[in-house]
Amino acid sequence: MENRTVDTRERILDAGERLFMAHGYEGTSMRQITGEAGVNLAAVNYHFGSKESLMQEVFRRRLDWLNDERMRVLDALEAEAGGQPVKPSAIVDAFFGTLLRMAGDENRGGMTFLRLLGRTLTEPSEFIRAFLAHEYKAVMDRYKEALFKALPEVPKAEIVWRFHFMLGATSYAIAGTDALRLVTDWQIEAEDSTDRLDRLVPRLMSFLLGGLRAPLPQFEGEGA
Amino acid sequence: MENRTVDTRERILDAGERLFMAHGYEGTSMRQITGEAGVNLAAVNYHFGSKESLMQEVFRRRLDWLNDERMRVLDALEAEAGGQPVKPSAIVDAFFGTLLRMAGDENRGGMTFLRLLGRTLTEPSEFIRAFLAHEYKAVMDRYKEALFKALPEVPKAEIVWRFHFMLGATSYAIAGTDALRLVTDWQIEAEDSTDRLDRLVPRLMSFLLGGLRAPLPQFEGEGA
DNA sequence: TTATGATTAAAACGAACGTATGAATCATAA
DNA sequence: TTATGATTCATACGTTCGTTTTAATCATAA
Repeated sequence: MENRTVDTRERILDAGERLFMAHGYEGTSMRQITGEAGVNLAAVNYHFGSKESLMQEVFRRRLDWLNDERMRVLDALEAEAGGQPVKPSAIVDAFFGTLLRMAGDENRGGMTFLRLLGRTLTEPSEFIRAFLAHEYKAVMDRYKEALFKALPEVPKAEIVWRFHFMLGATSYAIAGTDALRLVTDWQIEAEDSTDRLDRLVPRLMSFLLGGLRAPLPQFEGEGA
Repeated sequence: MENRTVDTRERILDAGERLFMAHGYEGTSMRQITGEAGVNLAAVNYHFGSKESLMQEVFRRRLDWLNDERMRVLDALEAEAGGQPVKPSAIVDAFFGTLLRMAGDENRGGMTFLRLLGRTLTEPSEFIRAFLAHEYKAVMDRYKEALFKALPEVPKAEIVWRFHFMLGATSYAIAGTDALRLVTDWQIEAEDSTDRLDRLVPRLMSFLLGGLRAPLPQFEGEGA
């Protein structure tokens, strides 16, 4: 009794994850999903209720772990620091590094989920946006607070903006891995997929930290 | 004879631009577009041939100017430098600043087109991706070359990656202007839309330059 | 005024969509 | 073995999709 349903559910989730990543939510049909999963068309509505609920479950399956892990790592960092602020580089690594290292774990969705997440952050159907906002709120607040403490001399508004920019650079770096292959003649290096990921983490981390610690902007009409 | 068709065409393009931005390509129907434009349903196919062609025309109307302007500004910078490399900050401003300043010009699409562009870069239906890659190729190549010359000590692969990251931060900063309003309690500053744009440019520029000039990453197993 | 070509309008097309239904099939426990 | 509840299956429902068609309406030139 268990084997059949678990298999069907997971096959649907896997197919949905891959197809939503490749073609977006609106661009993916139930018939594509059930076809790729090798299950009956009615199985999605039977197991998940609706297409929207399936999409939410695709995310929840991965985000629950990711959010817990991010909390756990930050907890450990703060415990280790014992009241002192945590280094910005450690915070950035806890947030973005944890995400990127997820891509190396095929059991947690690997690159497929990461690219789905990246693209979804800028493709906000109303219900997806609301769902992601709810799922992310607690973690975002914790990390923002940590950055405020780590960079007390930087205005909070500036930190929020730069967190915003870091999210963008990261999501694009992932979601666009194939998109930009067309824009740039990607012949500079011949890296296989896992090698590219191994090198992406330090590359992106350098970039993010450089941006986070950049000199503050001068607004028009303000002095130094 | 001219007035009717030009009006209809532009009304359709304006409605398409706004709706594609708000709901994506697949999420927008011809009936929504013609309804908002106040024209007959058949008008899109009459004037543009198909929904895909309309989407392409929505982009071409804005990108032609943007690409020309980016080329023009870089030409001027290189002429001014007279054979010497152009400063990285000037190149970044020519590429990203030109884009962002477009958002202040309502005649060139303003924030609406900018957000559409930002979101489309990570929402690549096959035909859109191919189209954008074609439209952008020449400009991207010119700017990459300029950055190679401006930063001769940085490996080309690293520059390409960082250009990639900068694109992501920028597109997300624009496309996500409303998306993230739900994630963060955006009460830190009360800025109206134009004020936010005025401050976004220097903010983003500082971040991008900080990232572009960050220390090079250390890969595992490599020395300093 | 009338002829002509461009544009708009109303209506319909077949295809694909998400979802619902009821019967068939399965695994399990009495 | 049989009864039961869970799951799968084939099929159809009503809608909406992008597109096409044909006729009406418009602006212009002869």
